[in-house]
Amino acid sequence: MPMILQAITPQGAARRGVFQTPHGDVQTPAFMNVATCGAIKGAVSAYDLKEIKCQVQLCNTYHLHVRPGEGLVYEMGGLQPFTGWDGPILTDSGGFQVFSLAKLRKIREEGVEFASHIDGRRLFIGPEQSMQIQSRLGSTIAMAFDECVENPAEYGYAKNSCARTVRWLHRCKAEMERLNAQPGTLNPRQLLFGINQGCTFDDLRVENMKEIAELDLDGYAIGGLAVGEPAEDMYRIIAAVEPHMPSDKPRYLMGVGTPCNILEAVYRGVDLFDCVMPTRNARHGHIFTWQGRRNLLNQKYEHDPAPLDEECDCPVCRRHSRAYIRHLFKSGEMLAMRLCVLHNLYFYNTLMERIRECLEKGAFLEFYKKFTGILDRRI
RNA sequence: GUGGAUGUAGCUUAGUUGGUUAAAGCGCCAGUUUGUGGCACUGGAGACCGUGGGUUCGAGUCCCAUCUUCCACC
Repeated sequence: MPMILQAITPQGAARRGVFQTPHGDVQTPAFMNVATCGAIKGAVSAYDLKEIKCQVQLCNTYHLHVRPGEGLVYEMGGLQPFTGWDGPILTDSGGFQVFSLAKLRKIREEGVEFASHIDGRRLFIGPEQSMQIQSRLGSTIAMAFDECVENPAEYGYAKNSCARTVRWLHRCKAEMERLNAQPGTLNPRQLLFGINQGCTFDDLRVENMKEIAELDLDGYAIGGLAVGEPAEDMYRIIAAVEPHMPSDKPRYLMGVGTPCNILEAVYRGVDLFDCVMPTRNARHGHIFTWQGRRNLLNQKYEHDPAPLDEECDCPVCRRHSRAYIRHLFKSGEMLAMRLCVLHNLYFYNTLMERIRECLEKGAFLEFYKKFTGILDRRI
């Protein structure tokens, strides 16, 4: 049983837990730091990760398959020796990339055919291929291969897609069991998470969740959210689905989100998150703080000697001023991105740490009420 | 000294045989970013077209003068 719940107090549906994996424990709720191609963008190295309180890295099956190929990663002993990070790694299945970056794509029962974003060559990924790639990458947690339906979607299409994703999930499970039992496998205890779909239709979501819960997977994700629908829809769906998610397994809300999105989702019982926002925004000079979000490139910071966030004790805030980092951006220095990425990830990981502390003390609701709304506002 | 070029937004330039509110890139200012195609995307401000005259219904565009910068020659 991967999940042990420690302290359950009536704080919404929020949970404080420990997610046990073959590569170490994850204290939940947790944020997974996105390292798509095996590295966090912004020149962040494996030796920076402890300092920014990273617990789990997320790498991407599709990207690593295209370059350098899972064969090379396998040859190097798997993602952990290859990247120099020995903690847990979750690999996304490639299903989302089909949705987000493949222009020419053909979805069939066997899988998806689409063009590579690097050289345009035809690629095919189905449930079995995705599991095989993830097995050879040697990640701690593999994600099921799913279809992420765009929003808004027709009810009929969503229903059919959902049913197909469930059929794919059965194939993923069977293939992962087969791969885990094979002699040369890097991680014989590789975990598999299923993904809930159903667009914004509550009945499809609930029906789908009940169905996949029976497969007794290692964890369950809610996918297909934060793709353009109003935040209220997202919160409503989480609340509708959550009662049907196994309470002893980790729950992962994929691709979410802003600090307030995370608070709302923790309140509704989610344990794991990942999002590109802290890193991508950092690369564009946009930083997260305990007072709200700042655009560091704004002229008002030109002469500002304060750290990025006065309430932050990350390595960047302990040493550098807004004026200096803004100058680095204006000069096109790559250090600008690195410093902002380090700060933003530290902020996200610290947010999760404070959430955990509050859950333990039974003070989560207070924390939630104090910060919800504040953290997302622009300052 | 003579001859020839040059002058348009902060910078680099485009502006057809003179014809509505002078265009672009960069820079500047602001906004966007949710299971990541790594310096992105969207929008905005900003020019009495070196200066002074003239021709014309009308001049960035033609004429004269003057100044700036550059080149060649004596």
